[in-house]
Amino acid sequence: MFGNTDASPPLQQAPLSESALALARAVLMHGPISRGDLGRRLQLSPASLTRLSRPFFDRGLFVEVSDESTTGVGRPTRPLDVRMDGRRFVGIKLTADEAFGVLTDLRTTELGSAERTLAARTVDSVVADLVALIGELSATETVAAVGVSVGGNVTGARVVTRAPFLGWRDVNLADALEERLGVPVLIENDVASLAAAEQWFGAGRRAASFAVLTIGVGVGYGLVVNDAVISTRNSGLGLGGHVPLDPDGPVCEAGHPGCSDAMLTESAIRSEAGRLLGREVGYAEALALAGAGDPLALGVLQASGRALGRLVALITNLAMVDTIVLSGEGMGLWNIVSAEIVQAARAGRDPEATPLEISVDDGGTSSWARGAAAVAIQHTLARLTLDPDPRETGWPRR
Amino acid sequence: MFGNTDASPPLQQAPLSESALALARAVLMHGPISRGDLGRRLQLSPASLTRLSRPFFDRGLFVEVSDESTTGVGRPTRPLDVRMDGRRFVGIKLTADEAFGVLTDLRTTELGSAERTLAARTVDSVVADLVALIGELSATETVAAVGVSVGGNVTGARVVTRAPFLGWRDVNLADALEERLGVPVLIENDVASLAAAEQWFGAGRRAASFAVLTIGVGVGYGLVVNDAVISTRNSGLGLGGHVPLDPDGPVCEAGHPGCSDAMLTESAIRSEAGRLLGREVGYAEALALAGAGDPLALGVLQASGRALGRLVALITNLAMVDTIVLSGEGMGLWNIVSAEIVQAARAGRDPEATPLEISVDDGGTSSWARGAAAVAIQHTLARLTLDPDPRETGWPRR
DNA sequence: GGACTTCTTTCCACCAGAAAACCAATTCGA
DNA sequence: TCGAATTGGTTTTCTGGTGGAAAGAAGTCC
Repeated sequence: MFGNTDASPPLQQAPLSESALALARAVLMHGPISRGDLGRRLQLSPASLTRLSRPFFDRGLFVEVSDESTTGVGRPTRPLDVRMDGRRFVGIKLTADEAFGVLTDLRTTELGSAERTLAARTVDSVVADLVALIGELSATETVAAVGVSVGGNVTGARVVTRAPFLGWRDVNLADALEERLGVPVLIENDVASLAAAEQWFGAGRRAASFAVLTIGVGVGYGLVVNDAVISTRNSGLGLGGHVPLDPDGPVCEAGHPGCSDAMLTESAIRSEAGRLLGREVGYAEALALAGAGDPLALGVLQASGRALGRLVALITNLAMVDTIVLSGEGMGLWNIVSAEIVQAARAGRDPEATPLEISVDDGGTSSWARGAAAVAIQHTLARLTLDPDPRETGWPRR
Repeated sequence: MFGNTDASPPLQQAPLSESALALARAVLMHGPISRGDLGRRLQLSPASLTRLSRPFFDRGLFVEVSDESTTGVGRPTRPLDVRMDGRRFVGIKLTADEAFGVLTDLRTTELGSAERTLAARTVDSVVADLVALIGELSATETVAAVGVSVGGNVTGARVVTRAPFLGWRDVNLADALEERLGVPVLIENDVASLAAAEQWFGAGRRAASFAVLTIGVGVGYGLVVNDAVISTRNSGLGLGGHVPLDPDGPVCEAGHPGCSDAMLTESAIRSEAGRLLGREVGYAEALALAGAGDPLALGVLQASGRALGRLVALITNLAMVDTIVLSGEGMGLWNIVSAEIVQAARAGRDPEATPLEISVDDGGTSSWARGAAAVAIQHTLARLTLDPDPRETGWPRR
């Protein structure tokens, strides 16, 4: 009749209404929260809130917590919260050499972790490694969903269309893993995953728009605008890389002098510090030397910090955000040269601009894996059904 | 009771429902369009479409046009369109020295234009000039609303909080003009206005996310993401300015070597061409010389074009858009060095990225003023009421 | 203990949207 | 030339989500 001329499947499950989904999301994101606050936040009447939240209570997904803090007059609030027991997720960060996984609850709290060196980079081998890793993490728990984040291009949360680190093209990793695991699997770009995690459970909770910048092996960049993670077909291409930052800086392998890759990545800092010190230096060692006051190492990191600050200014100007989350394994930099970073970032912004909010997530590899778990959680929530049948678990049926 | 604890005004008029507004917007943006297409675009059933569009027909706001083009089998479509007669808008671009205004219809088609040199920059004097300009433009027509765009910071579409070109701070220009004109007046930042116009009536109609970059007296930057014009408190600060683009370029007045202001603005090109040619050169003259093959002038413009291309690449990477609209009085550059611009933009993007779509709006000052008109149109539409009273005009009452 | 305040639920009317049946206007084919 | 097929649009009827009013609940304050 209308728009259904192309044979559409017969609508498997009654999904959550839009408001019900927003309610679940708000309770999950904003911890114990009273119905009044929820109403203001979601623009819903108290009547609607009662109606919408009842099915969640019936299914045991929400609990009321007693609120000790409010001391004012009037009836005390009974804040809502999600029940954190029983539902577990696995998030995995897949890199060129290893897979790092965490077991989390509904809010990406890390309950356990494990890692595994990849035996090879073929799809079959990686799938086997991932299955083993997930088995190890979920030995004692039942896992509701698994998220895997990769540096590269992903479409439909299922297919790795391009992953240069692994040399993959158009690999349907989700199908391969689901077949072996019997649990929903979501694949997502690593920075997009991290952005999703920051948006729901991290620094992004307070800001509708923010950017995520990671440094480590490469420079990663993600963007959230108006509460939506921006996910384009270019997301996996390393858009934060090769941004010119320092005309006098070293040259990256692509020939750009002083670009973000040449100034910020671990290998760039290692090679620059090694060049000045006249010997091979590890990244952690370079940081330690600088922290101990070695002038050469410190100079390298300070130049790096200034470049990072300039990049932060560029991003906040051009993406029109005033909050930025810095993360990644290379963010140990922050502890040593935060002053240079902040100063360069300020210098690159208009003095009349709103104050810049820099949030540093020093979780390193763990943050990446938690990002993957966040993707799994978000997907699970979106697929949630609330049939009145009391025998059901309230979680998606497969 | 709910969210209304802060005394809110008693809700003056029943506004359009969200779907009705979306319908009006879609018909306005996408010209004559059949109900079927509208249903697909707005995700509405044909039944809803019939119900929603009836009041618009009753009020004479929509017309059905006979469609000659469709030749297929079945009943021919009767596309909907807005009636273009009778409703007129004025858009004004206010600069440091003059006000340029256009009279437009509902789709910002330019029906007339006028300009006026500002007698002085005091608020009273500028208001008087604007009133005279609007009077000149609307001599034979009744104007539904007036939009004014200024380079600077504007809040609430009414108050100019900061306009360095005019030396203004916290000037309620909307109130001042409405008092004199008796017609709704909207004030908006110039780039935001231009972005709004491109979104509804220009290159942005096809893209949900795009950037707007203008060069002229300064470098202007605006962003539309997911169909929303991004408007932060920093929008009026010239976020596209002072972006480092060429380490060997000339130095701007703020001391940045080769920044966007030093490479792209009219004064920058004039001074650089003047320096090389050894005499004063106007902007148009510099362009003409380059167009005629003068190697020195051409060199200046080519450097400028390469810088512009680099800026385009930076913007599309960091704002995650693949469409960009180039506009402003200085875009005559495009006709001479488009090759350099495109090449530099391509070089700054990942070779695997989606193809970049550059749209050049060479309307110059006229585009600015039409942007202001677009703001007035959008506001008028948002305030539209459709009371069943047949005596009403269907346009907002004041 | 009662007045007051605030949070939450119950009840009810309302409205937007959809399904299905129906009407309308054209092309195609015999 | 006239019906069948096809596509576009409308009317009717139904349903589910929504918010307002008022009642109920659970505290504090005097």
